[in-house]
Amino acid sequence: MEYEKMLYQTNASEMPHSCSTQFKLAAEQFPTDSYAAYAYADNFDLSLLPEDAGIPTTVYQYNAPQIKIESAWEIQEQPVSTSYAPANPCSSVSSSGSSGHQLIPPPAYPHSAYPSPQSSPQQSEFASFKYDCLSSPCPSLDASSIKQELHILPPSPPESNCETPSPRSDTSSSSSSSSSSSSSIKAEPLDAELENYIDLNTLQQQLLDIKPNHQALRECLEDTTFQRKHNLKPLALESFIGGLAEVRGDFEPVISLALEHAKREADAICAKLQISQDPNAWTAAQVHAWLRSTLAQFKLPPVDNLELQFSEDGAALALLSEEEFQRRLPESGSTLHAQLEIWKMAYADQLGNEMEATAPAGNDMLWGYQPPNVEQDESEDDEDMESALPLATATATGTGTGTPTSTAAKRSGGARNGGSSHIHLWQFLKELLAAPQVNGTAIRWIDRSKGIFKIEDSVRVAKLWGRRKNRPAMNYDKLSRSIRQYYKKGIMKKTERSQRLVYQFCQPYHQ
DNA sequence: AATGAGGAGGTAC
DNA sequence: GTACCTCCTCATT
Repeated sequence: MEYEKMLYQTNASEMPHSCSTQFKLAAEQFPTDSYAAYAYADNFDLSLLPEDAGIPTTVYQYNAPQIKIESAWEIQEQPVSTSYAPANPCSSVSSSGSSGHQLIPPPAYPHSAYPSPQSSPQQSEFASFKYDCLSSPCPSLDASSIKQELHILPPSPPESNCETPSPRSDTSSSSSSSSSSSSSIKAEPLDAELENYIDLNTLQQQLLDIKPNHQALRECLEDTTFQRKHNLKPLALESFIGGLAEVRGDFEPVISLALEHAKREADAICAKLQISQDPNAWTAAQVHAWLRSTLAQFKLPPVDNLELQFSEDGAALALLSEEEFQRRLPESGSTLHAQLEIWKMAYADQLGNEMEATAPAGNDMLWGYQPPNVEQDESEDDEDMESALPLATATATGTGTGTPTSTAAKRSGGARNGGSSHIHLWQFLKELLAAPQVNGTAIRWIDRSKGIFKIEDSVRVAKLWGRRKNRPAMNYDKLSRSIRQYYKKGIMKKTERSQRLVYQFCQPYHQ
């Protein structure tokens, strides 16, 4: 659905909070140039755009009317997704009071995610076409093409919300919303009326006379009138989740840079406060020192009775939910929680890197990451890792052939010769849930206040659990069996309305 | 086919 | 004894 590119969401609470902070951190590296900050977060480096039609111009060919529709619409859409980007792309999160909407910075543009790998060649072509028109004097861009381009702009767009069929829809079966525009394309020649009020020469000159700092593009992208004009509605987050997983890879550079920034910042604060980089290691007094430091850092109002509000040590603090932070400190709780998440991630990342340096197996960035068993170290590929292990082989081939005793003997002589973690499964799942930026594609909260979560990628979660426990043959079947054992123990329960891969912590376990 | 549910026997601590 | 792990069968989606 083309409109999924309109990267808005309505439910700000679903957006991993610390993710927003990460983008804030990323954007801070360009404090003087709002557009550059956004472009950076977007992984969209304007400086890389060629001045002289370096982008292959052959990608744009004016062939079919429906293609022109697409081009026209995409030109309109582009300012939509960026026009809402404030100087700090994350500030829209905190300033949700304006409309309750927030912007998810679009992924790397355009090739890896825009268009998606499933995109048609035409889609890719027209992503490039936009560059051609806006950033370089494209040979194919002449006055007539601009006239045609302007001409086919729909007089009024379809109702602009995420449910609206894409303008890319086949015109032969187009919905009522697009039929009018397609018919106008087919039927109407260039009409003089349009030319009367559009000075094409001026427009062409404006497009061609691109300043080195891409002034025209900036102005175009900073134009916020489009959203108001067409009453654009945001995209519901639920419909975006799938796409988020697809584009996740494009956020990685941003996340990595933000993590780097956070780590440097944390280093300095740790030195200053004489505290560990690991929040779990903090004493209650160190928690208070960190809270005060963070309040000051973000210019938040000081809290007089901080010691009374937060009696937890670092490990307990790390388990507090954002809601609990907000309940205790309505003004600053959310920021403090987000910042703590950043610190946890930064520490986990550092820990993971250290582990990787000594035992390079896998790259799962995970809080509490444990070095894999020696038997796993030889392979970087999960599938190879499993198939190479005696236990996995026995498990895969031994169905119905071995007695429990014999299989147990194989097991005891197989993979489990190292010290496995003592962590409980429910604790592990909470750890994954606590780092949505890292594991959000594998497991996420559905309703954090109720302790309801969903395993989005059962295979991945099972693999992570298997690694953590040094059980390379772990799979979701076994993991879910363990989860079901929690039903009897009162640690987890089924949700009221049973859903696949959705579980719920019982009350004492999700707070 | 994937997942859910639960019984049963096993190991590690 | 606890906390899984593993294998299994059957039901459901």
